[in-house]
Amino acid sequence: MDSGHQNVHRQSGVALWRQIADRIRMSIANGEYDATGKVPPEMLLAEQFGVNRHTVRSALQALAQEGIVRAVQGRGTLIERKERLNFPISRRTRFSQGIGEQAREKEGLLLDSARLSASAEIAGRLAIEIGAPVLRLETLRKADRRPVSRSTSWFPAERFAGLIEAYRDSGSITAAFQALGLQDYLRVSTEVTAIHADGADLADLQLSPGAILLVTKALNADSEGVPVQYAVSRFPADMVQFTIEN
Amino acid sequence: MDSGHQNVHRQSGVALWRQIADRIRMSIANGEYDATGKVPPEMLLAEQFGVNRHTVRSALQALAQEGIVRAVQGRGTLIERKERLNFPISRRTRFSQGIGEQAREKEGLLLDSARLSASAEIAGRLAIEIGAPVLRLETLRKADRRPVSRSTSWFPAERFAGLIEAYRDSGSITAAFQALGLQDYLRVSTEVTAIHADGADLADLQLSPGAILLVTKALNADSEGVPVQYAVSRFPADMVQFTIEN
DNA sequence: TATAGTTGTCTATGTCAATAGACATTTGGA
DNA sequence: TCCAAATGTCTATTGACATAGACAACTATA
Repeated sequence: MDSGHQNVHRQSGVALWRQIADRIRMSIANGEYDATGKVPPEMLLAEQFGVNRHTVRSALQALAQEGIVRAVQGRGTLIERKERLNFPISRRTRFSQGIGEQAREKEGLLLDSARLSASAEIAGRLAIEIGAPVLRLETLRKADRRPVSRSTSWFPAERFAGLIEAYRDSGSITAAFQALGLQDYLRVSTEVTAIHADGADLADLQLSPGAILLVTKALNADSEGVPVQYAVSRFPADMVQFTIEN
Repeated sequence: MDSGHQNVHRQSGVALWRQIADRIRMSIANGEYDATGKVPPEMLLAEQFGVNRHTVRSALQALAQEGIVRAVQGRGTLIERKERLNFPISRRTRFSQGIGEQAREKEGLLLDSARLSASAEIAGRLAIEIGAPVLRLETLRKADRRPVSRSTSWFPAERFAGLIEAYRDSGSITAAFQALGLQDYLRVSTEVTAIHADGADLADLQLSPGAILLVTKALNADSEGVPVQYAVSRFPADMVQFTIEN
């Protein structure tokens, strides 16, 4: 650490204002500015990061765009929103339950659905024949009106014929399963990786491009161990964390 | 998807060459080019991503810098390295065991160590008094000579007095614990998040700036449930994935 | 041994990112 | 009411990013 500067990297292909925006967003999520409810003054941040004030302003404007801060002339830059949802991952992982008390309003939107033939990968995950019919659901989950995950799920089509309608009605996989007679299911495995957000996810999750997504690939099975759902979910990395309790 | 273009984002604060480098790196890791052992020609990539050939070249040069590809005039751009290590996270999670057969050589380096007083956070995690003495170890783990994680660990200092030497000798936390009489320990909880790499991590993990890190915060305890280690580890997101088996 | 296919190099141009400085405007408190 | 502190706006300059086109150099193979 030379002269107290925090680390930002030039010529890395990631603009300084974006690096700084990410750092400030993280600091807000970690509660570092809770004492004042404000981000430090632009001049101070510029000094801390070793950049020009205008560069800090670009970063703050990006955060304002996301609705995380609001700049008020004369007063400072106020923190509007500060949340990091925690998702426990366990044998009984369920999305809505996972959010629990962390949000008042929970919502599940069906963006798209299709009935198609299982690719080699999906067939392998669901332990069915390649080409067997599967249902694919594209869903968006929200907590307190803010999008927190974008999922693509596959289900064996024969077993869960009315699933699309059941999900649309309830906004919950668990409820949809129950409506189709599957009372209980268990998480078999969860893979976690991270990527840069792109494409439709950016728009759906209301992120600024370049944001980081946590990606989970999850397999759920019924109590006999027969796979019932394979899901790839993307979460904004600055809004969530996963907890694995053993 | 308009005209088959893959999604890259302009004016996002993340340079196009970096977005493309990340995508190609991921495609290599996913084995998409295994048939040829080569990345597609620059012209084709440029077309796919909807950018100029020079932009693709910048991306490939970054990957060459990382040792992932090697361009050969007249032949193409050959894939040099292609790996994604899988780390199972369970009650018995251990780093060296986790790598298992995925690498021949495993190595644990002690970068730095210190004896200091527990901050509020560390004291809370280890369930000790604030200000109580703790040992902090900065370690770097390698598999087949390539760095795969950078960890900062805290231990109760009184219980594990000779730990620093024991770790330096063995390069393994498990072995160091055993040398100090702790035969067994269990993973209590693991939190997973993701950030942009910065600072010392960049250098230690030999990444190009802007790369994504998966971050785990793990708590280990002895068989009585008394915390023995709290560790914050950073893994290059394009080289690893975590698997939670239930 | 041509030739198609591929990477390497060069020049040129426009846009975005970052710095620099000056000054206006608003707020809250002395 | 005045002043310090903070954000808002403007102009100007430099370097990195991205595009465009042309051509050189190398490789494999028909």
